[in-house]
Amino acid sequence: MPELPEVEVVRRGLEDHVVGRRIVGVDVTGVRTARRQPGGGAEIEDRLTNRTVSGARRRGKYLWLTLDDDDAVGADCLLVHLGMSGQMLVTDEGAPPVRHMHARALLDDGRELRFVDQRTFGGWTVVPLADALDGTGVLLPAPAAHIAADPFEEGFDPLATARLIRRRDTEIKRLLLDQTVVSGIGNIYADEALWRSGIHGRRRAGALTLRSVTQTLEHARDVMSDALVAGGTSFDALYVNVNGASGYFDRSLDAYGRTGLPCARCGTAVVREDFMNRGSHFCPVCQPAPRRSAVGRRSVAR
DNA sequence: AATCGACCCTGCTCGC
DNA sequence: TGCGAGCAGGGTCGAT
Repeated sequence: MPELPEVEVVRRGLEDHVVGRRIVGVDVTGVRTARRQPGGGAEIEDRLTNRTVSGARRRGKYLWLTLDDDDAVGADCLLVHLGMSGQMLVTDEGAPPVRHMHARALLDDGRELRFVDQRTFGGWTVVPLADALDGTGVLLPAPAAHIAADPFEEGFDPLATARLIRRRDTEIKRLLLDQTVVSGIGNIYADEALWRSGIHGRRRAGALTLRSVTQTLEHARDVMSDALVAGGTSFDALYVNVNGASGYFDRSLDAYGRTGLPCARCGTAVVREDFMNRGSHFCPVCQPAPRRSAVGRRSVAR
């Protein structure tokens, strides 16, 4: 479920409610949640217990908590990826257990940080911090060191990223979703950025102008920024809830999920097409398909 | 080396 | 009402 704006909402919630707290107990029950940890859930429990959360950081869709003021290369952090359905919830002491809860950390103020994840694509790992491979000088959890800067970062350069994209030999949408090219963009905001740009996601990157690719990246940044503004308003003081994402920004979407509905620019029905085991939503008039591209099923009704 | 499809999960909605 | 098909905002991995 979460793309960059949703993850940022979660990060802010953690910053407000978890940073500064000491972890007094940890219980990791989800095997899949801990699948990236060589020692499994037990290792996560060991390495988190009695640590103090010193910061809540994010790059793209990757989220991590720094521990014990050790914000340096080699220091442990708790890397969290929400996957498709992960939630980081902060509950009061004694809150009832919920379905799909796979991990929780008891905090020294009596509250509980919970990881709830229906589809179990998300996970927790305790890993060392490392230098980002892109040379930005940013510290990242080692397994995420290969991730590119996201469009909200100071060091993000739309023009340089566009140049990189144009050198690649594949479809533009694939590259927008490639976290090593630009991070944070998922299926929704890729579709939205392409709609704003008037570009079909299956156009080959090399066939696009530098200007149009640069603008697409700027559109991606803008649409995620709009979503973040909307998401901030629905943020509850106590609960760090990713689910809010579906409720607030839906109304502002121009392409994603609008199969069969009129394009806001020209009125043509938005089309959904299979793409990378998912769906792409686009206006067939504003975003003309590349030639020889009759691959993939189309549907007008949802 | 780069590209691309298959795969990993659970649950909900929709049409028959 | 029951049931299967289709769909869901993530990343990783192996084959080519």
